[in-house]
Amino acid sequence: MGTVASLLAALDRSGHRLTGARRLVADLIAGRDGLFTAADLVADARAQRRRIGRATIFRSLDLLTELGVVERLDLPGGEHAYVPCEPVHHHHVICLRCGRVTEVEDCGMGAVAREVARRSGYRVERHRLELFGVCPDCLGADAAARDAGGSRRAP
Amino acid sequence: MGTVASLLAALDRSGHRLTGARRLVADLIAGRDGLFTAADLVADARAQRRRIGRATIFRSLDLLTELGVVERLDLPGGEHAYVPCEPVHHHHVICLRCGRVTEVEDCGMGAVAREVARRSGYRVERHRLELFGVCPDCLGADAAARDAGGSRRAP
DNA sequence: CGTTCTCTGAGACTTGGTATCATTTGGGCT
DNA sequence: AGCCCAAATGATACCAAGTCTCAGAGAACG
Repeated sequence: MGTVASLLAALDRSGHRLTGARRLVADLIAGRDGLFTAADLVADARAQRRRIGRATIFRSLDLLTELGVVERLDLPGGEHAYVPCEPVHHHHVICLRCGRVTEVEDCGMGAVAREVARRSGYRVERHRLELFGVCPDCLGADAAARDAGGSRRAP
Repeated sequence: MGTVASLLAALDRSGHRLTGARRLVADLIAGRDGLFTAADLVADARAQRRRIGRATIFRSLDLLTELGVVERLDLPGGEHAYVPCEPVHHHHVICLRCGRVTEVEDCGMGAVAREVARRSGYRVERHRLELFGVCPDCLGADAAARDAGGSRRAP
């Protein structure tokens, strides 16, 4: 799936203008793999000698977030990151080693939310679930390093 | 339960010094109800003519967070807030109207985390769940306003 | 091709938090 | 009671992320 295309399609569909700046942002996002920060995009643009205002990058990210094709998430350290994703309700598992992000669907969260509503008396309207751990690749690398008696990488 | 006492007890227990500044921070936190930001504490301290450095407030909050008696959470808008709480694993339901925060225990999240681990292949080490909605009081106020034919409040 | 209205870019500003470092102080020790 | 020193503080400077402003540019649409 061409991520650039899907990002631009979302913009088009929603009646927003397909401007040069937005194409560039979509391009930068597509050129990334997994998590990225707004600052990453700024740096990428600079590295590629493509001129774009910092404010515009933030604006575009806001917009894409609103459209649901990018999601903003809060890392445990308190930093913010963005990740491109499908515009349906889901959650993220984030690898604490390599920053890779995997989407997972509901997995029973609906039931949890209902249970919380029942116990607390709140009307629960939305929730945010983020899971952190170690992805299969990094787990594999760990195992390999252990087998080889190699030095362990800092997280 | 005296919140000041429990905050100070946590500090004492963990072998940290019971300094004037920390007592003050505990006091300010206890004087709040529910959510607060670091800036709130700074403002409160100023309002009470109690001198304390901004950096110290951040340091104290960090420390209390580490001890688990205060938790830092990310509001939907991206702002950070703190909330005093029990040092056991639990989650928060946050009222989008009045900012009230209620703690709820697990409610089946453990099972969800396991299911996510199974499906994704990640080793899930931690998770963050925040629920947002409307608390019973605000729901009641809504109902009352509706009965009286009052104007509806924006969400 | 011209009009219009959205969008952009540059830079100033705000907010939330951290780093530095000289000064103070809690509290264990005697 | 008083000494001592690591831990803690506060003032200030700094940094990063994000927002605001406003003049000018450029999509889209007729």
